Amino acid sequence: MSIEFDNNMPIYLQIMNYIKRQIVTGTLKPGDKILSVRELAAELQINPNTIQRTFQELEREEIVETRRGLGRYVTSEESKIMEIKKEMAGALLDQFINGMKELGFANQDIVSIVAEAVTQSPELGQERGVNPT
Amino acid sequence: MSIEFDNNMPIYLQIMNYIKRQIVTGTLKPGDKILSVRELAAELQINPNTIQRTFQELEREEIVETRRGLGRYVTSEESKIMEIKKEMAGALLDQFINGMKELGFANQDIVSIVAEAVTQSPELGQERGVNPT
DNA sequence: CATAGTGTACTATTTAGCTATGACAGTGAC
DNA sequence: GTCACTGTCATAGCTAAATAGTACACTATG
Repeated sequence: MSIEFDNNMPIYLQIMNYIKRQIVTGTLKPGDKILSVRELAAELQINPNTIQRTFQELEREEIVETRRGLGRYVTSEESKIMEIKKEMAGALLDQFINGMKELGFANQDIVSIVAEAVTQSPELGQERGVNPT
Repeated sequence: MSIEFDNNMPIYLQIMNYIKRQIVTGTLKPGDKILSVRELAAELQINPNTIQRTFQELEREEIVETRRGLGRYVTSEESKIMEIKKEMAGALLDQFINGMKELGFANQDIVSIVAEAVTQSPELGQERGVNPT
């Protein structure tokens, strides 16, 4: 329902990722109506202008569609959604791998660390059937 | 010699990580003298005030020590350096694992993806003998 | 038609980050 | 002492991000 904001990154970008995550995981489905600018602003306690900027960026990336006077909707193109998911996962992966290498970790170290971290953490909000590639 | 700056994150934080990485990987060794405010400002094409802020933060984290009139030096406490390394690696790991789970990936997926990514990438600037835990 | 909800636009203000510039103080070498 | 380096401080200005508030245009409903 709310977001923990990181002060070192623009809010509108963090909300963008928040929405993208909802779309990618199926919380928001293709064609679904999105909360209005004013609704989301109220829910997240953020100024409507900031939400408006968030949505403009999402529309520029063709993730949402705007119907003036009606509202905004998640794109119906599932291929676009999969593309976004791959982008986001790829960005996370690159950041992690490159970061670990910059810290001096060897390839095998990295795999081991991930494997260990994963065995110690429970399968959280696993939604069977929504898991993609 | 230079940094690719991310516009969505304060420069002084990025330079902090840049210095920390050099210390953690041994490029800068315990007790080493660090580039002066003006030197680093010139090298990175950044205003000296911004570098000054970077160093103040690093000193606050007890990673560097200042001797007025002389310059700044990497802390001699190797335990502190190891601590920083663990912090940075842990932050990277958390961000990655949590991010992937938020995207809907299962634990085993995450491990597989990392394993595959790592096999496809060469062992870059591996510095044998500097690899810690 | 009027209404309520939608997206959109505009101006003004505040704040953090960064820059530009100058000045002062401590240290070691000459 | 002088010089050249160091860290430090202070002032001013610019920009992007975010806020606050108002207003306008479009759409469906009744």
